Amino acid sequence: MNRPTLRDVAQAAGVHPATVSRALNPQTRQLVNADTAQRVLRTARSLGYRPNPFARTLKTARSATVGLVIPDLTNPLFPPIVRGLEDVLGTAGYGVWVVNTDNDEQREAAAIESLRARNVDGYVLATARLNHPLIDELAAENVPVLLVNRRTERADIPSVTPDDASGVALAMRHLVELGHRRIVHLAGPQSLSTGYQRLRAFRYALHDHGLPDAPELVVECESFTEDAGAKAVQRLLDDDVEFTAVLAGNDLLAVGCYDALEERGLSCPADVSVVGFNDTRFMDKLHPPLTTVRIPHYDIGAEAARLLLEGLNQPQRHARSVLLPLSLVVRASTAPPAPRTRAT
Amino acid sequence: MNRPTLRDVAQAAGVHPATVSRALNPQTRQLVNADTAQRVLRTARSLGYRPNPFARTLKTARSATVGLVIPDLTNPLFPPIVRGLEDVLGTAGYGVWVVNTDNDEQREAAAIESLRARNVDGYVLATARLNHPLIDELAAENVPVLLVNRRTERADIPSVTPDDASGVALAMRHLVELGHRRIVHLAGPQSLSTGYQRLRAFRYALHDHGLPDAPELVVECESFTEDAGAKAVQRLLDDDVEFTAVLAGNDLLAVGCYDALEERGLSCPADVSVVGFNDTRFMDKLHPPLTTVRIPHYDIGAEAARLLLEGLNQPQRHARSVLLPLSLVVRASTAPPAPRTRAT
DNA sequence: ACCAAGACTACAAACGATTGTATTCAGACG
DNA sequence: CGTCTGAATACAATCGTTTGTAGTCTTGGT
Repeated sequence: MNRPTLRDVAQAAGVHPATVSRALNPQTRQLVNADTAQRVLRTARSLGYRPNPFARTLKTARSATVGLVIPDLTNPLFPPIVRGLEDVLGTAGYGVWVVNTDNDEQREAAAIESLRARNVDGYVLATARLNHPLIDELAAENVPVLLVNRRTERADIPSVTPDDASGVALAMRHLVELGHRRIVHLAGPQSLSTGYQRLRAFRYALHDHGLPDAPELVVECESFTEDAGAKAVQRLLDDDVEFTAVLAGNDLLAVGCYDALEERGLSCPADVSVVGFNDTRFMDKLHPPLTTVRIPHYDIGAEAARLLLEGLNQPQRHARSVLLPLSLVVRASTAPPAPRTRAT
Repeated sequence: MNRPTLRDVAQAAGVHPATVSRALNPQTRQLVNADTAQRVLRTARSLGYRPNPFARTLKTARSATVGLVIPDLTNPLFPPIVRGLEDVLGTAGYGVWVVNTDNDEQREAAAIESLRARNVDGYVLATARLNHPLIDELAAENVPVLLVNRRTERADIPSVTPDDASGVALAMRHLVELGHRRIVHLAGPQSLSTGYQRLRAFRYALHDHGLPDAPELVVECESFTEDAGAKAVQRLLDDDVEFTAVLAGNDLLAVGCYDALEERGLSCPADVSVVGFNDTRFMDKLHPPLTTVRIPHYDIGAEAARLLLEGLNQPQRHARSVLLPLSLVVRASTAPPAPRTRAT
């Protein structure tokens, strides 16, 4: 009546459970007579046999399960990453536990602890903190660890990250070609790896184009939110900083920038060009549609899965990291600067 | 060296493993001497003991795990639902397996099969199909099943759904009070429960307000997408149907409507008022900001978790369903109709 | 001083798979 | 005809818990 077990199949097929186990496992099938194997396969199917993953894991000590740690699933960045990861890990027979940390140290510790309790075979860390003791702690457990969206100093930990630097370069080239010379960067929090990387890339780009690295052209926002973006631009305007273009650390900051501009009666792109980062959904429906750097989130997840699988299958393999190329989506928020700098 | 087991703790504490097991389980702790329990607790902690969930599940046949079936995590509807569910199930000690079906029958079957293989203790079904043999199949397995976002004829299956009917009523009342009499409904696919429910509610509202139920005022879109919404409105305009307001089946259709309106040189809300459904993120950044019906997605997930827990803890309990109230978020896409119907 | 009752704790059998080793058996060979 | 070999299968231990039952030891009542 209950779910059939290996012994049930064995009994029905008239063989020993061990034989059924080997017949059912493609790896060991050649150890059993071909006819017997066929018979076992058939009776297993006819009984509707499904192996009990818990018994198997108990015996083999591998759970066919990996843990994914993200700040917040509700952040539109992550769902595509999660899907990419699940899609490729799923076809490899792995399940994924997703835990949210809300960027809270306590919750993060609890989340990781829950993954440990569940005996995951590997970890994917997509939280934003730049450095973290947990990374070392996990790596010491001799379980594959993979970083997403950020890197660490430790070169032995593989990671998959968007190539923020070249994304910023793309955006800057676009603005410079349009004729902009005074470009503001709305930098994200410098404690977050994306915030940090993009600001650095911004400075490099300035240098590459022979533009001055004026300190007033960089505002560090305390968070990646619309509010922070709006406040930053308001401050810029209040301080009479001259600029004709804004490179926002991400789309949310760009949206905040839109708000501040509108509030001050400035028009985009006539007065100020704006470019975002991420190509979040609906950015093409903004007014004007936002020019932004697109990040292949799904591919990031998928690539992370592939790298993790490598680590799972051949633990001794040399750690490998990948950098994913980005592209610039030019829409209507960028245009040549007005002939004269706007009146202050 | 390896992760400590119950026997290790037992040995270290000088007691039998069974005693450790009972001491560690709050349910059975009173069976063991208080001092012994304390000692066991301490040595367990000092050894860093973590119970092996697989061994436990193998023995108890309960996996402390539930399966959540959704169409696509990438649809902004679902992340908050998932988080709501995970947050409350998580504190109750349950893990959640999330599987995506992409509204594909095959993938759905495979997804459910994978959940079965993992011995989940309960299912939450949030897929859109109106009726489904799987529902009966699962219910027959004597495992709690909970429906989210849709209901079925079977009254014995609990569900948590947004109160679409009253949401539609809210929106309609708003439009009617503004003075609109010819209101179009961009209906979603009638094979989806949300599409179906909202259209029905639309008709009721028409009746309640004494408005004629003119067939040309309802367009069924073949999917909940911007394209479909745009096409529907184009057709309406091509057919010279007169209307001053649009109630879209969801926000995406409303966005499509915006596109079509703009393309034809009509302005919202001056020429046509638009109201959406869901209050998807960034709907407040549209131009104009969209008036829409807000659905408490996170609460839906949380409530679903609570109901499922009830089913898990007391299987004989009578099935209970809940309907969550919605609210109307009035923004700038709705206004009184122009004095005269727009020229055709 | 003996016995019953209780309070603890130990024993041992599961749960359902995997896997190293032992067994069986048929055929080959000297 | 006995021995050996190798293929195929059976046996049995094991993974780490949980839990019914049996055992031990106090304690108190008579």
